[in-house]
Amino acid sequence: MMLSDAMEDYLKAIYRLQSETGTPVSTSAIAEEVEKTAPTVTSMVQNLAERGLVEREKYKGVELTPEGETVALEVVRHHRLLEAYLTEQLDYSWVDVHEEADTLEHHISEEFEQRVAEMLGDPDVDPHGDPIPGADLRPLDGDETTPLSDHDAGDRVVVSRVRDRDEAELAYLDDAGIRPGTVVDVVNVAPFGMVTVRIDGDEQSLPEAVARTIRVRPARADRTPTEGVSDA
Amino acid sequence: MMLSDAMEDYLKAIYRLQSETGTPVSTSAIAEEVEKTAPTVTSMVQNLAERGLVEREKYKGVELTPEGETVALEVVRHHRLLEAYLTEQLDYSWVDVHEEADTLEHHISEEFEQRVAEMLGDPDVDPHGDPIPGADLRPLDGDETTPLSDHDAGDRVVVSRVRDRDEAELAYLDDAGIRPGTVVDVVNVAPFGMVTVRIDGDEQSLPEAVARTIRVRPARADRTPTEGVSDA
DNA sequence: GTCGTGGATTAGACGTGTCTAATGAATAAG
DNA sequence: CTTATTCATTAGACACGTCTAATCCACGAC
Repeated sequence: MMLSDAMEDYLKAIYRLQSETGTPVSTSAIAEEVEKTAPTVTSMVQNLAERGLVEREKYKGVELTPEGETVALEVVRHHRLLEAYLTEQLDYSWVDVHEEADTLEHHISEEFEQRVAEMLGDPDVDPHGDPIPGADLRPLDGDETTPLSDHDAGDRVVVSRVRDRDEAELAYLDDAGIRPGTVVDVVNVAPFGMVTVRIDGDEQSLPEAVARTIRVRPARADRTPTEGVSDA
Repeated sequence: MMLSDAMEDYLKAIYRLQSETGTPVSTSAIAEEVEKTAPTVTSMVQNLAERGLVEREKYKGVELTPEGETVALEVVRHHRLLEAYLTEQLDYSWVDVHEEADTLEHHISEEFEQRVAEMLGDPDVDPHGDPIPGADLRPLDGDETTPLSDHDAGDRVVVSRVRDRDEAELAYLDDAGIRPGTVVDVVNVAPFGMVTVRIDGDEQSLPEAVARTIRVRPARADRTPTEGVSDA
């Protein structure tokens, strides 16, 4: 199937939103993600539905079909492989690979994808810690990580992934020494929206908004973090 | 100036045709080069003229302005750097880099271009022997090479460049051991459209149509090839 | 010089992706 | 249960790049 760049972008957006929330995705959420107006999204979504890439219930929301998910996974694979490649082979900083990958992801051939993957030894994660879908495009496993902001004082965690889309935020984290693999001790979760942590013996405070975008896993297997949503 | 991929393709096409012939370029020539219909070309050319990228005389032909040439040179630089990069760093064969480069040339950033150029040590030519415009995008020097088919029996020449656009032809040349740098002795130019050459002691015959796409320079400075067009 | 032919342009249409303005549905508040 | 608000959709327009069909210009043959 021949898809436009725009369509791939919408599918990627829906994929991301759907992964985050686990529920059908609203028109306005997509609109925000792709930076287009709501009517534009409606008409694109209709188009995607006609092609069998999404399932849509009017006035409710939209979900990817398996075919749609496969396309999204392909785009995500391209994106993350490119981020890894640009960082490792072309000396890009992890702070600014995102933009370049966002364009190129739509324009590389199957062959390019394969060669890059091979060159990198089929990596599992990109420089921000995000998992790279395999060449088979099987859906990714559920996310085991939790937001740093959901943890309590005393927890020791390992940074698993950080959000790749905001350059300023990435630059901030880079400066703070926070990247995938960094061990973080939660010192204090203050009520005023700051989280104090110790990294490498060094204490520092992060805005809660930032802490929320840092996904972590327990540093020791016997410690489980508090879940943000107490579930049903 | 924000140009579409399509516009860049037209400018590149005009650049190539203009370099080959040295004269204004016809609508039909462009149409063939970009594989679009003549009316499509007319309307695109009007558009380019409005933007000051080409000079146009209705019913006559079109030429690049200096600005248009600069854009074309940028695209060509991207294309040829990419061909060099894909060949050297990603193990592509020179036979099939062209297609990948043709797409990517429109989508790499200035930063990408710089890093690739640096990684390769600012190469002067791509894998097919075509000159790579410098970062300053100064017009390329005039072409000193001559078609192999313009030479006579007894001439010893060095292959300078081969046409990069026809994969079948490239595969053929690759198989024949003909690439930039190959030393070729012209054995015989038969009237029936075949050119016999000796390469590495090995004699073989090439169709004249192919020999015409192989650009060569004299192997010794004191020997000048016969010019195809006896000029005015 | 006239005319015919071939190439170029204009006319008019279409698909895609986008927008703003107007309308319609779902839902939360009372 | 009604209504107000919010969010989604429909209506209609536009830019862009493309096409086919119709018309127009230039130039070589006579």
